[in-house]
Amino acid sequence: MTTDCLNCPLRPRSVFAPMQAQELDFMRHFKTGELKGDAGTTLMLEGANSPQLYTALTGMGLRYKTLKSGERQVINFVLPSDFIGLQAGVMKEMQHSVEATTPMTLCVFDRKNLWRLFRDCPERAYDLTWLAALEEHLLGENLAIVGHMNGLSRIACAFIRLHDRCAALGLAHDGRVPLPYRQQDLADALGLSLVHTNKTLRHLRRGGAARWVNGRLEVLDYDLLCGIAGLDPSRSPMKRPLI
Amino acid sequence: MTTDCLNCPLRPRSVFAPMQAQELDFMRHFKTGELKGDAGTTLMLEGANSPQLYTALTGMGLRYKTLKSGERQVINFVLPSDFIGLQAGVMKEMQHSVEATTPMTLCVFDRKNLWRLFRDCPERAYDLTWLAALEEHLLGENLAIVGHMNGLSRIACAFIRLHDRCAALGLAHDGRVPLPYRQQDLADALGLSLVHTNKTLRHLRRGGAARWVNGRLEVLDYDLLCGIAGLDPSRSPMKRPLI
DNA sequence: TCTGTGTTATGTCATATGTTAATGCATCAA
DNA sequence: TTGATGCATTAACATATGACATAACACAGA
Repeated sequence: MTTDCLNCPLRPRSVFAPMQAQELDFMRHFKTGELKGDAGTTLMLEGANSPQLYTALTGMGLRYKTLKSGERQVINFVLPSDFIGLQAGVMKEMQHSVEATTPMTLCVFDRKNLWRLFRDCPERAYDLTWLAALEEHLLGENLAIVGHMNGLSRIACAFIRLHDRCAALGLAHDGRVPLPYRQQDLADALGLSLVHTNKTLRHLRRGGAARWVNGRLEVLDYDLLCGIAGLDPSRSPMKRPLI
Repeated sequence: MTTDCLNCPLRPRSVFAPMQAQELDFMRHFKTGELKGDAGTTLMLEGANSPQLYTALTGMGLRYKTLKSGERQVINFVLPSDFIGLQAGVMKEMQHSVEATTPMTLCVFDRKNLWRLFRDCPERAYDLTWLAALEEHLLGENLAIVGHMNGLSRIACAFIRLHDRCAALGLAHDGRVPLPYRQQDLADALGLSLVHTNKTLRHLRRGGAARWVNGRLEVLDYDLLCGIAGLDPSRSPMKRPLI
């Protein structure tokens, strides 16, 4: 029923740093099970201290903070291979919530084994820190995007980055990738209003750069979109560990 | 000449998790020296792979990214106790630059000893991951601030958080803390134009909330400022490790 | 003393974006 | 069928913020 780490559908992909058979064996024991969550399920709650940590195996979700004003800041989109709950693992509690937007399958790890991992398997501890540093990097990019770009560029940027993440996972076909979110989610991620997001999406559509309908994003002109986003079309994704 | 970890001026402060004598001894060996940098020195360069990692001991600086457009996104302000160069440590290269804005003293660690730290001292490896998670948390907050608040609230928020960080380090006296940055730095951190930042500072000054002159911030009415910032005046700082 | 440079300060005007409201269009359940 | 709900779409209007221009001030160097 549950996926064996030896047959992990993600690990063979070239974005992930390879693992020795012996290391894989350790992961098999670290993984305590698998969890399936419906769309809409809250996987982690801000302020809570989840006893379990996850790696997304299939499906998509999003991380978000709820602000005093009741508004919502989407921190990032959660895709397969993303590690969920590191903050709950090392600090007392989560600083953001995580929610599934499609049905999701998650590899489950026990929080109480985390310390054992640091003690017995420094390679994996190193990988965890790597992932934390990677997350910090991505958030820094998000900050720069929200802080310094206009609405059009922000959306173009988000589209390119989501497309590339999906492509690295083998989810892209002819520039089409699944994007099962609402316009409100994108707006909350980029610090735009829903209405302005909608108008800007129309702009991108009419300009022939990208169209996003029915939960599916079509990148019609990658180079054009990169131009709008201020990104280099030829930059390559960074190899990273998979826990 | 160089500060012995046993006499670290920062560690006794209550924000930092205490360390056993034996652990301190390990830190003494991990620290390879001390570095003094003038104001304006670039400590880490985006894209570079620094052979050394630092912990800020005295002085202040800032982390920033340089964007394609030539603009600058200030990621965070660097204060004593901040760890510098984690990304260079675990990933190939830094994703942002770090610059001193005052003369700074830094504790120096060798990057090539980082792996030994993970292997021989899992407690410290754990702490490093903690710091990475903390940084991720702070960046998430920054993102929410820049994404969802107006100029006035952003600046109030930044002031409160800087004040509280300084207070935890014992640098605050009667609501006055050192803030040796330019208005342009704050503007670049909050995604505002220099002109608008300046006008908003005047607004805060005239409103009796805070004044920032000559590199010194005076919080005149903490509760008022918290109100503008949408922060709870009674929240307490999180205890954290010091590397 | 003068001149240049960097920073803070202020006013005027333009505009990107937010706010509010209304409509259409699916889907779902009674 | 009907009504309710959630989401995308569009228009009309309001405003926070940016862009530009200019001045004042401090400081360093010749």
